[in-house]
Amino acid sequence: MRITIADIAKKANVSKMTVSRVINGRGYVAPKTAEKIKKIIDELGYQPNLIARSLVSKSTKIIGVIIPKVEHLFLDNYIAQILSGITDEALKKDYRIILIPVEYSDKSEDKYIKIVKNRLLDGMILLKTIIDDPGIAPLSETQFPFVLVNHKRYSKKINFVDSKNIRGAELAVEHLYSKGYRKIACIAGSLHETNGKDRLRGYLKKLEDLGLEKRDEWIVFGEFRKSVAYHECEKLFKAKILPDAVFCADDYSAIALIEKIKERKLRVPEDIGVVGFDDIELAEYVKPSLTTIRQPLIELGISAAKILFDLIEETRKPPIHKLLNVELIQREST
Amino acid sequence: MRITIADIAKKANVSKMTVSRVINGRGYVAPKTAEKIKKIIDELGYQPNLIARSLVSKSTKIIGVIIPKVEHLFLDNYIAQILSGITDEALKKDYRIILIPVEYSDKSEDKYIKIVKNRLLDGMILLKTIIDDPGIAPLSETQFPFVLVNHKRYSKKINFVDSKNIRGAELAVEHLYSKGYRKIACIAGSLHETNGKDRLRGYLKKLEDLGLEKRDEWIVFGEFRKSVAYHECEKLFKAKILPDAVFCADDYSAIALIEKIKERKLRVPEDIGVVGFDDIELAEYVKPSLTTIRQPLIELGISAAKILFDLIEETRKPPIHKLLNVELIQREST
DNA sequence: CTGAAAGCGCTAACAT
DNA sequence: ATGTTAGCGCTTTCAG
Repeated sequence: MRITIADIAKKANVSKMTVSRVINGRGYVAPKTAEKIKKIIDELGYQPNLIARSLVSKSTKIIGVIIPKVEHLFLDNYIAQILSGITDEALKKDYRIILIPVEYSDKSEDKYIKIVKNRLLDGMILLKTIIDDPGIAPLSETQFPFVLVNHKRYSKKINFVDSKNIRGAELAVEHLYSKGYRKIACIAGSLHETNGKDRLRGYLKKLEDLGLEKRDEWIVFGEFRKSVAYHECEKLFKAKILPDAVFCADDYSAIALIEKIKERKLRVPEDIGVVGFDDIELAEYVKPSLTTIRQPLIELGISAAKILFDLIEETRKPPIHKLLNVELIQREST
Repeated sequence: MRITIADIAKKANVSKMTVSRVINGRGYVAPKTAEKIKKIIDELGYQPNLIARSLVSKSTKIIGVIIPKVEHLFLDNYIAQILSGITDEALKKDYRIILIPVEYSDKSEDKYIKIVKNRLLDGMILLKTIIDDPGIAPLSETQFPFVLVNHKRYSKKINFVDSKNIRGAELAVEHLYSKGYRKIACIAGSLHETNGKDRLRGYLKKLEDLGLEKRDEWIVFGEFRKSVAYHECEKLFKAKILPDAVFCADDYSAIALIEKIKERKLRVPEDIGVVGFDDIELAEYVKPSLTTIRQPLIELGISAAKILFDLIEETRKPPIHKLLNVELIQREST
């Protein structure tokens, strides 16, 4: 049999309420009775039933991390880093994290609202949401606390933490330029995500600023996926005018590209310079090591969690929009 | 105002019970009433309150993954892979995963029991538990479903999934031997974990079988931590007789060792052969790429989750002890 | 096929 | 300083 507050109360000859007061340290209880009750709690090894407590308190101290329902998600170092930041912060605030995989292709407007209504969460952090996700607007109409990560969306009711993606792409192109490259191609990321779009925009903008040539055949779409990038970057080698450098919207794509370049017996950085984006763990280890735009992924997670907790505890109100700085990490690939 | 089952009932002119029956698809309800109720549910956007449901059903469809309370845990590719396996399987069975960090140094006997009593979980998977963890025995005395991962403990009340660590270590030494190495050292893992102990045992056993020399100065302790291994492996270079190969109980230690070897201007594999253990993502990318004993980490997670779900659904009973095969992956470091 | 009553374990609000 | 009542939203049990 499970020990409940009632068992404690009976044994201590008090009411359940007094026990509850002792457990929560709220309200007045005579030191003596408190002492007695505490002793019995220890003896019986009582632990509060969180479910019962949540049913009345309406709070669970659990936050949900919404992730796309994809196999082997944690093998993506990008996700692992962000999640690491979130858990680190949750630890400090004594919140638990529950992982909620949602179907990427689910186009329903209530996909997130359903989760909210289940009442299991105090708040949620959404990872890798797409631009036209129909679930976000309805969610923002509720009062439920949530934060988007690496997704930029200016709205009075939406909170997000993102990196300066446009700036990052500009930095990358600038760097390639300073290294003497002039024919700069791009493996773009997913245009369904704001960061994918922003990085492409930054690339194009900087080409213009520097008066560099823009060519459609120099832009391919890797969708932030290594296998896609590996396949698509093939097109760059079939261009009428061969690029001498490539800005990749993420490191996995850059790694795929380097593999392809090697297969073609070309050299990095001599024949083709490569810059990535993110600074995942591998970036430092691939050969040649990868010059990349570092975005502070762990910080992104920490920041999102902090904002979420502020929202939950109502110490801050929406909208909270935060952009973190990026920096160029020069390695061997340029 | 939140929509509850009572609202639906009132609007449909039925009792709460009938609504409940429709929602759960249990018991008889006239097709017509069912239809009507379903329609109202849709209209009002009703979603069941999981908390309330759990309070009575005693089941939450949530499993806990117990992890040591360590910063940046997910950056450890070993953890990330196992977790990936667990989530993949949980997805299929429609269970949610909650992360429960526990203090590594907590020596209390009720550290896990407390969590169980909170009634938030249907079962749990424990990662990186130590041999003398005082919390495990008491937990096993309850009927609560749980599985240890990469921890071998034969007991009628304990379930685990582990790799064949002893065999793996033997494979590694055999391989080094076949490559002509004769002075084989070892960076051992944490002896607080069964897999650390087993790998050391396999190493020693195989040295004996092959009639190779054993020297205390050829064994250092890396505790499964790169920074520790990096520091400790220094001792190997101060040995009276220098080893010509090193079996490392984990890949991070092997990577640390390779860094150290390079700093000393020695060559891998010519001067020193190196074998790792785990086959983390990096193993393939470091230079030289790492020969290692691959343990199926994702499978380990999948397997643990499968067993746990069987335990929860009572289709199997403890004890369930499972050992997965390991294999040698030859790369450039030997 | 449907409903009424009771209760899961806890806390808020109001007594005393 | 402590107790009583009521109720969170749901399901189980038993009765019709």
